[in-house]
Formats: sequence, structure tokens, C-alpha cells
Amino acid sequence: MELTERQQEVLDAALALLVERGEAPTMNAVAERASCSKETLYKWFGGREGLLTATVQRQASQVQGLPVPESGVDEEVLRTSLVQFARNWLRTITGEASIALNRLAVGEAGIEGRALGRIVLENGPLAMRRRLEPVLEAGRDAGLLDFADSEEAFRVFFGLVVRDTQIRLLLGDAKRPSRQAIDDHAVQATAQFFALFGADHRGADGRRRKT
Amino acid sequence: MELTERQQEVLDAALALLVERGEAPTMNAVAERASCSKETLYKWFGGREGLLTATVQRQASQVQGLPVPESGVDEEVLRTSLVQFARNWLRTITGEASIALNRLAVGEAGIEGRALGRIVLENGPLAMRRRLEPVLEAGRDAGLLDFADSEEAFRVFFGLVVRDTQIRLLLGDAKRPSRQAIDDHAVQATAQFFALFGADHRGADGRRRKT
DNA sequence: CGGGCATCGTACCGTACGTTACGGTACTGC
DNA sequence: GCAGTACCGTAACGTACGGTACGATGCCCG
Repeated sequence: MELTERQQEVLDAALALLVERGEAPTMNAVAERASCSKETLYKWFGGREGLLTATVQRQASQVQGLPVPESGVDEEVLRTSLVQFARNWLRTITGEASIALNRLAVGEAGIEGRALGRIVLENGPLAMRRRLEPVLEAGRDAGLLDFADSEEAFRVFFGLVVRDTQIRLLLGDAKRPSRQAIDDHAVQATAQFFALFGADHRGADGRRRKT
Repeated sequence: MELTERQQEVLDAALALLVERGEAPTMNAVAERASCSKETLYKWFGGREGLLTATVQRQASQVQGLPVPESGVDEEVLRTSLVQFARNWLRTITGEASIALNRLAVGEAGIEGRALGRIVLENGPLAMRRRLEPVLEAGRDAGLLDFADSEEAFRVFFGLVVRDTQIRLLLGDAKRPSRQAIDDHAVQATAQFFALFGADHRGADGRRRKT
């Protein structure tokens, strides 16, 4: 859906309220915050459901970015890509807006007919996977990585990067990691991933190699 | 809080409704399902908040179990403990009730004054950590593991075990792993953990060793 | 047997909120 | 100038739901 400037402002207001109050804002609250009439909200977004969906969709689609090389990778480039990826991802999921959005989406995901969970899932973990797997496969093609199943490799990387950070934040743990901690951990998680899947190390672990 | 048989039935009804409908049940619905009067609900649990809290608390406290040896461990015992731990944890978080409960807790975690998020956090990730860290430290004391920070080690183990499984399920991904897949992965995650933190391997990775 | 107690079923109250309706205002094109 | 359009502000409607009140029913205990 194409959005005018004014409509974006409305969604900004909705998101701000969502972050502040911790729950889906009421139509009244959005209208007041955005200084628009409720009738306009209904005209533009169809109703509460549409308004929240539009809010989530716009924010979720902004998680994009960070194009990664898929050909001609060497160890340095691959490592840097993964570190950047990890850092970027951690910054995203520890952000206030992302936490609020994920809480909303998770809270609704069990209800028949609601789309927020699907949207966040598609633009979150699944989008990360779609963008990362080609990178991993390029690394394998270049002889830098060694794994049989790229989905498995992705999931391990995800686990090493995210660990218990996201679920703890979603459950209300107040301790958000600092910028520095995130940067450090991005490097560390990437190193651990290389330790498990780097082609230059012997496989002294439980992963399945190609052979 | 001590709970009578009848009160447990009421909480069973509340949990069943929560799982079925995907959202917190109404007081009317619980009363009808449990064949009790609303007045009784308010008398027993104080109100909606108390009822939901009691429901979550009871279920969350059942995640206990699996005592693990902390002294005299050898490699086999330690490995088995970790595999069991991983398997147990994965079965829990992929269960229908756990998913519904976590959705409820996450959805409320951002709202001032709600306790569900804290309860699930305490009985979930934090409880896992409290029970696992002594095991890891026992493994280190026995010369089987090598890490500087037991919290770090725990978090890596958590990541290797849970990966993106939980967040995807919470967001509504329908593909729950089979029993077999869980068992297999518990073994694999443990092997990967040993590859990173086993004392008998050289550290060709990014973790910090004691020295 | 009879009074107290716990619980059920149901009716009721107040409020929050999604949704709709409508009058008023500014801007645009003819 | 004037119709048409878009939007704002506010009032009103309907419903869902948390919470309360109350009579009816069964049970325990003296």
C-alpha cells in the first residue's frame, strides 16, 4: 500500500503509542496523538486491524538493508559480512520498537485470522534466513565453510547470535545489552560459527559434514 | 498458594481455553467451562489478573524436574545430562501449553504492573540457567569443559539448543519439530557445545579461555 | 431438624472501546 | 462564487467484558 506523508505520520503516532504503553493503542488514542479524526483512520486503514497491520508492516519492512556479497568471497569478506549481519540483527531485536512490535505480534499470533505474527515472522527470522543462506552457500562454494544443510547452518548461526537475548527482552527483562556488548558479541558469535563450520578446522564435533 | 482439587480444575479450564482460543479467556468463559460461578472465581483468585497469574504460575512451576549430578561427573555423565537437558527444554517450549503461556506472558510484558512476563521469565530461561550453570561448572571442575564465564557458556548452550525454534513458534510458525527431530537435535547441540567448550579440543575459535 | 457455609446460576452495573454519523472548515477546479 | 472533496472534532451507538449482587441449592455440624 502506498502511503502519503500524512498517513506515515499517523503510523508514527500509532507506533509511538505502542512503544510507550506497551500494548496496542486504541483508535481514540491514535486519532488524538496524530491529530486526525477517527473517521479518517477508518477510511484510510479500514479499521483497527488494518491500522495495526499497516504499522507493523511498515516497521518490519525497514529491517531490510545490508546487502551482502555472494560471489568472490574470501575469508575476510565472509567474516566481516557475518559480523555485520550479527551486529545489525542484534541491534534490531534489542531496539525498543522491535520489542514492542514483536510483543504485539506474538500476543496475537495464536488468534485465528490475525496476520501480525505472520508478517513479523516473514520480515524477521525468515527474511534473515533468506538473506543469509546465499552468503553461507557462497562461503561454502569458496571453500571457506563446510556444512551439508544450509538451513541447519543458518539456524546455528542464529542461535549463536541471538541466544536467550530476544526471549528475555520479550518477557520483560530490563537488561538491554549495550552497543559495545553487541559489537563484541557479534564478533564472538561469528568466531564460534567458524569454529563449528569453518572448512579449515577438523570436525571435532557433532555436525554433519558433506562426506 | 495452596490449591484445592476444585481450584486446580478451574485453572485447567482456564489453561484449556487459553490454548484453544489463543488469547486470555474471559471470566465468563472460564466460569462456564469450569461450571463454577464468577463469584467463586473472584473469591478464590481475586480477579482476572489473579486467575491468569495462578494459571501461568502453576504451569510454569511444572517445568521443573530433571535433577542433575553436580559432583563426580565424567564425560559420559556430563554429556548425557546436557542432552537430557536440551531434550527436555525443547519438548517444553514446543508444547502447545508452553507456547500459549509464553504468548500471553510476552504480550503483557510491556504493560506496567503485569507480572506474567516476570513469572515466565523466572520459571523459564532464568530457571534453566540456575539449574544448568552448576552442571557446567562441575564439568569445568572435572576438567571436561573450559570456559571463563559460566553465564556465557550457558547462553551459548541455550542458543545452540533453542536456535530460532521458539521465536518462530511464538510468531505462529506452524511447523513444530517432531519428537525424533528434537531428540536428534539435543544430541547435535550438545556435540556442538563440546566442540566449542570441551577441554580436550584446542581452541580454534573466539571464546575466551581461562588463561 | 435447623442454621451456617460454600458454591452455583443468573441477572445486573459501569466502563472501555470499536465503529459510525454528522456538522464544520479548508482547499481545489470550474 | 460554488460544488466537490478531504479532513477534523465530537458526539453517539452497540457490544464485550470485568466486576458485583442475590436468590437457590446442597452440605456439614450441632
